[in-house]
Amino acid sequence: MLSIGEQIRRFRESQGLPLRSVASELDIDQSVLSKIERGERRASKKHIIQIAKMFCADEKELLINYLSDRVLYELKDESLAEEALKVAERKIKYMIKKQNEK
Amino acid sequence: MLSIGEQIRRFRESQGLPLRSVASELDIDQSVLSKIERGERRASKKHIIQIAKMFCADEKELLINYLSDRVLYELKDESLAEEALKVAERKIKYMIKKQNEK
DNA sequence: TACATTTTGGACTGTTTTTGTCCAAATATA
DNA sequence: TATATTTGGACAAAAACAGTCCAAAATGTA
Repeated sequence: MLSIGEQIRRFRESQGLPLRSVASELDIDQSVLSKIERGERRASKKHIIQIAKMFCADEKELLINYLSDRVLYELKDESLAEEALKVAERKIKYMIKKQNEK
Repeated sequence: MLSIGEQIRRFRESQGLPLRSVASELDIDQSVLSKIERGERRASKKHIIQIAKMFCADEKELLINYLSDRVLYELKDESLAEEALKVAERKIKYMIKKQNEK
């Protein structure tokens, strides 16, 4: 159960790469990547896709991890977060169902 | 399965109130409330709490509806939205569990 | 220890998003 | 028709975001 940042850090360290080199491939400053890895800043979708390529990781899985972190960030101070997620799931299933019926 | 905006509109119309009067209580322009009701703009948490009071509605239920809409907005263009929500739920349950263990 | 490398923190900047005002056009109602 | 209400869009201020840059702190190594 890793955050997207932790996952990125594991990828990078498993190859023994410094922030500098990965950040340069992503075309951002190393300090920003450092912050992304520690959850202090958010990655962009484009970055996630590039990272998946760089480390031959499952892009879809990474994107899901990334998106779920964004959702949790949205709910971070909310005591009703869990209930809100359940309702969001019901709503999205309903939307998709309605979509398919057309 | 109403969006928070639709729910607000129902409350308002059930009392036969014009946008103007509700908006004024919320201290926003009527055009903004019109947009909130149609999902073109987001309400703030403070507004939701005020609305619950104004219409004697269940504040918690309203907040859950409001938060779930925010989450869906975050995921609106994402094909992996449903999967991301599932993972977000797993993560939050895990976080809450860890919290309780301390 | 000393030196080099890597990582982190913070000040700063430009851009985008959000949140609101204001007013006129469109719509609905008496 | 006149009056109310609702909607759309231009605009502006404020907040959030995404990045640069550089120095301090931490880590690794001779």
